[in-house]
Amino acid sequence: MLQFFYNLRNSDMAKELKELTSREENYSQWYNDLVIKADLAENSAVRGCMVIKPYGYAIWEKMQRQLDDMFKATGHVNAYFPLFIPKSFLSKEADHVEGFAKECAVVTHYRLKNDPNGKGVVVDPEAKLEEELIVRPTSETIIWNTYKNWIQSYRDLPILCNQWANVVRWEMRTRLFLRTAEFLWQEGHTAHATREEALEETEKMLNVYAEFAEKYMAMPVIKGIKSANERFAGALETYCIEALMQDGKALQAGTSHFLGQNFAKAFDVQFSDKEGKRDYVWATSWGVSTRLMGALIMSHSDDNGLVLPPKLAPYQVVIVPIYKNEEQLNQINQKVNTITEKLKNLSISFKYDNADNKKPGWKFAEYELKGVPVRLAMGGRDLENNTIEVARRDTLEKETVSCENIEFYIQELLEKIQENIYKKAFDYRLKNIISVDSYDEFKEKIEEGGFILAHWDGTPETEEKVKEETKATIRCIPLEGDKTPGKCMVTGKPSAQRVIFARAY
RNA sequence: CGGGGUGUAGCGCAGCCCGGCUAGCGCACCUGCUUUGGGAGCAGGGGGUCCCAGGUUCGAAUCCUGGUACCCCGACCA
Repeated sequence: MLQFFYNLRNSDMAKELKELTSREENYSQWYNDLVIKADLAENSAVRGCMVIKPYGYAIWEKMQRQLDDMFKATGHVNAYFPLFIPKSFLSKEADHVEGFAKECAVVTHYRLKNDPNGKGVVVDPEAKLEEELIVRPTSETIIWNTYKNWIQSYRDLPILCNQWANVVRWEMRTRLFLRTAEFLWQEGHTAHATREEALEETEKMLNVYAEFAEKYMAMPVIKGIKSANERFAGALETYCIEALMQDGKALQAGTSHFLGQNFAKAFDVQFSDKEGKRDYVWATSWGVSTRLMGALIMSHSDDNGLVLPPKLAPYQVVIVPIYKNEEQLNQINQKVNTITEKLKNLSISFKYDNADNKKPGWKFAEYELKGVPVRLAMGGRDLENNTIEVARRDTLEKETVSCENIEFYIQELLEKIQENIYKKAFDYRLKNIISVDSYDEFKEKIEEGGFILAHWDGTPETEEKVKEETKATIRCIPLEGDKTPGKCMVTGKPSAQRVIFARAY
C-alpha cells in the first residue's frame, strides 16, 4: 500500500510510514501523490493552479476528441468567447452573481511600470480600468450578451454552440484536477424557441455525458436532477451525472442545466415567432471539466498506480525488450518492428521503450504506475520460441503467448480490459449503494461512505439539516430506478421517491 | 479566512532545540566496467542565493522580527 509514495526504495523510514499510514485514513494524500508520480500533473507556482504534464494532457486530449465528436454528432458547433467579462454583465442575473461572486478573480489595471524604488515592477496606479474585468468563472453572461446580437427571429434558432476554454474560480481550497483555481472544460450554450426543445436538449446532453463516462471512462454514473440547494446559480433545473469514488465519496462528473428564460430576460434576448409574436428564448448550458481526470484516477487506480481504460490511454500497449547485449537487442528490435506494424494496421497505439538507461524491472513498475493497459515483454527466450509475454494492468496477470496473430489477441484483450474495469467499478458501486429508512440508520451508514438511497420530504430545510449533522448532501434525485413513494426519513412527511445522499468532493 | 505543518542540489529528506571545521544523506544525473525475465552493483565525478528581507553575534541553515510560498485539517465550493 502507498508504495509509490517514496523515492527511498530501501529506506527504513518509508517502511515505517507505510505501516503507519493506511489508504483509508489518507486517501487524499494517496490521490495527490498518484497524480504527481504517474506524471499527470503537479502543483504550479501559481496558487491553486496546476501544471498538466504531457502524459496527463494526452489523456485529456483523448477525452476532448471523443466528447467533441459526440457534440458534433448531436448537431453542435464550436466557437470561442472572451476570457474577460465586464463586471456589469455578471450582475444582470441575480442568482448567478450570488453563486459566483465569492470566487472571482478581478482585473483592475492594464499596465505595470518600473518601481520608483527600484524593486522590480509595480502596478501603474494611473492605468486603472474604468470598469473592472472579471476572469470568467463560466461564460453564460458574455455569451448571452453576444447571443442577443445573433437572434432576431425563430429562423435564427436554435443556436447550438460549444466552447473549449479555461475558467477561473478562486476556491478557498484546491486539489489537483478535482478543484483547481484554473481549469479546462467545455461549456455548451444553446438557445431555443420553446421550453420543450430546451428541456429536450438538456436531457440529450446529459445522456451524452453519461454515455461518455460509461463507455469511454469505464465509470458507471447515476443520472439525476439536483435539489434546489445544489442547483446551478441561475438555472431552473440542473441535471447531473454522479459517480462513486473508491473511498466512498461521491463526485459530480458533469452537469446539464435547463436555464429557462432567466438569461434571455437578463440580457433581453427576444425573437419573433412564426406569428410575429415576441418571446424570450429558452436556454441550456452544460459542461464537463478536467475534473473528469480526477474521476478517472479515483475510479480505477490501485496501489500499484493508475489504471487507465484502453479507450483513453495515451498508449494502449507498451513494449519492453529484455536483452543481454546489443546484438540481441537488434534482433528484438527487428522482431518488435514486425509486431508494431501489425498494431498500427489495427490502430492500436503503442510505445516501444528500448531506452538502455533503465532496466526492465524499472520499466515494468513505471508503466504500471502510469496505467498502461497492456505490457508486452520480449527477451531471448521469446526470440527462440516465437513468443511474447503479455501482462494486463487491470488484473496484473501475465502469460506467454505465440507471436502468431498477436495483434488480434491484443485487440481482443484491450476490449476485455475496457469491459473488466467498468465491471469492477460497477460492482464496487453496487456494493456501496444501500437503502435506509430511518435517520438513525442513515447516520450510522453514512460513516461507511457510498450512496445512500433514502426518502426526503423535498424541502431545502431538511437537506440542510442532514448536511449539518452528517456532512452528507443530496447528490441527485435519480431519473431511473425505483420510483415508489414513501416517508421522509427525517420528518416523516410524504416523499415522492428515494434520493441519493452521499458525502461528496 | 481560522488551526497546524513545511520551505536546505532536479526529487525526497537529515542537520536547527543547544550558533562554530569544507553543509550532509538517499534517489536522479555524468564517466567507466560488470549487469539486464520485476525498480542492478562497484568505483570515480558534477551540481547549493540553506524561501526573501532585516536584526543579534567575532561567527547564522541554526537565534530574533517581519514578509512570502506551498501542504494538511476545517469553513467555502454549479
